[in-house]
Amino acid sequence: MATIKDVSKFCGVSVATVSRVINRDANVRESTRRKVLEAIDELHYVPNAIAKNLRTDKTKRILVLLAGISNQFYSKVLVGMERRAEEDGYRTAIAITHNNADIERQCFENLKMHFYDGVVSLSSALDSEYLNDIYDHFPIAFCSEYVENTKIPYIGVDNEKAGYDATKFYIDQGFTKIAFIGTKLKYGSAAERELGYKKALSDAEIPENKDYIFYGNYSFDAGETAGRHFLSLPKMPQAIFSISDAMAIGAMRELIKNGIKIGKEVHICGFDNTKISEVYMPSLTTVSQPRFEIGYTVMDRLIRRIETGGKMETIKLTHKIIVRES
Amino acid sequence: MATIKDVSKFCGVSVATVSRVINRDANVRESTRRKVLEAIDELHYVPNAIAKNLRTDKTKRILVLLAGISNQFYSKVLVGMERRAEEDGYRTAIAITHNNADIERQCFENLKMHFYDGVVSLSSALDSEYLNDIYDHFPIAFCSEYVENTKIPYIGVDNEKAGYDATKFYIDQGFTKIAFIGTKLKYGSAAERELGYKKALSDAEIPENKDYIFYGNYSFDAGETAGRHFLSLPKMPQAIFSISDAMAIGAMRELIKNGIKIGKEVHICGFDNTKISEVYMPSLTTVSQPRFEIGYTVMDRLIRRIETGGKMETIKLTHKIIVRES
DNA sequence: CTGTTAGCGCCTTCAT
DNA sequence: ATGAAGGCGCTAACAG
Repeated sequence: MATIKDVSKFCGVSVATVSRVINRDANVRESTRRKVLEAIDELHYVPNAIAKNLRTDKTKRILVLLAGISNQFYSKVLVGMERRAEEDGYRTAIAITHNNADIERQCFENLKMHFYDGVVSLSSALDSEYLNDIYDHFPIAFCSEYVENTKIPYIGVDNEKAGYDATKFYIDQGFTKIAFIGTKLKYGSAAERELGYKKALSDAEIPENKDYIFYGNYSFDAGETAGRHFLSLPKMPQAIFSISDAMAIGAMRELIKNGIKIGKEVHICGFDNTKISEVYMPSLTTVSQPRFEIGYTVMDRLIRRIETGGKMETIKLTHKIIVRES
Repeated sequence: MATIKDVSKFCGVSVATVSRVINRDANVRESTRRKVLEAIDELHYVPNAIAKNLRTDKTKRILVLLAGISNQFYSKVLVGMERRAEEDGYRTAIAITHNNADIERQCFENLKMHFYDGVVSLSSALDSEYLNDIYDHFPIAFCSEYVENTKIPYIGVDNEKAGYDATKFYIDQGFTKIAFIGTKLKYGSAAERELGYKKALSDAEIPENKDYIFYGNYSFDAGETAGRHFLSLPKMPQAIFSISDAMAIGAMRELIKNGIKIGKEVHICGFDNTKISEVYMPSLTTVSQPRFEIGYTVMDRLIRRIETGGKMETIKLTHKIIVRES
């Protein structure tokens, strides 16, 4: 591997000069600049970024934490992040955490070790104490998921309001038997959506019915189980609000199998507006988040903090309900 | 930020000793080891990985290139890669290339700049000359997709055989009107699957029919267009083999909408065994690749090359057809 | 068992 | 416009 020294020797200038042409410093005579460029080409020289990072203590890299890659939802959020990152010459890398605390911690340790300039997390298996400590010293932000009791800013939708709106959507159609599919987590986006669901019911003076609440793990399979549960009830719900498209579709499939007419006998609303919600038959009504904007915004705030140390704050963007066949 | 020097001063030992305890060198007295550990804790010291990398010229990081995140197929391949990487203390990071040559090139430049020890690409927008040049000097491998005229090893299934088998599967059922949905690319996995399709037909002495071949871009929407195309034909195909589940499902949806009975009047086979192929109604027959094994194997070979400079070779793993309702 | 020292490759004053 | 030299934080001989 050729180094800056090799280049400098090759064309008889100092390493400082080579460094100048690499970094586009104006103070280089055109003729020597050309000479250096030729040498670089000749020797196939590529600057060693690690060395540069060490010297400048900057990597221009942001690590994005994703629980898993199979969640369709992330794709456009990422595009938003990349677009913003690019504007200031940053590059993003993604780490898959599988929602595993150890892996997440390793990623944050990578940040501490100066491997990245900042991290955006869409995954949250870590405790608030650990995270708060990091936040004091490093640029980090949460996106569309967050951890309770944390001062770390979060960019996403107002999940409680989204849950409220989805439920209200069915209440306004005159339904009173409205079911909910969520998770048993006590905090986070799922819990907030549940809060919204309950608030909408209570605002409409509809009593909560334990039988109409089912907890799963976001997956299609959990949705199927939910579907079976609702089928077993003496009175089926008229409408179901699920905090994920996958669970909504799982439930829907189970109901269809049992002869229930979706969109007539039972209405279903999912969450995230994933591709499958659009192409499934019947297509799924769902809550849509402004994915690109979420990604762009979180990256914008993060980069600002990196570059100018600016303060960050939680921002809640607006969702909307996409009404489809279900 | 505390450095190794701070720690060494703090507890009155040399930086070498601190380095030893960090790197678990046995030659440290237990008492001093403990003293150093305490100092590290006290000072919140985290070793600067960049400095270490510069010194050792190793990062223990592998970059994985993905065209996009929304392809369900990648998920398990990644798990396989991670499992193998972990065995030797490597970590993976993912870059989304959007099949954009510029972005891909940047990723390989990152490799040249010593940001990573190696790269595995599942995306292939670059020309063979550029790639061959890199391959001579750096550890890189292709996985489930590849570039023509390249000496870079590839780990995946035998796509031609897979195409052959899927087609033969329908021929064996007595069908002669078998359609194909592919891409217009002249090389790569899609082209090989097409080759297999054609070979199976010719082996069975079934003449090719241009009307039964449709080219799309892997997407659900392209599948819908394909479906419309087949519907417009005087004689509908009896079976359809698509090189992606998404296109298969798009076509299927269009046919169902027009009253065609899938699995009776028309049979459809996709590719990749994605989750949606399993949960769609009707469920989709598809070609399944050994995803975990593909990921594990490619990472295994890559790490071997990194660590011992061993030679790498193309490996073709075996697929299978998952028969479902369609 | 521990300390000293010489770089890894680069950028950045400070001279000239 | 260019060069010399110091140092970023760490590891790895080499001494002792």
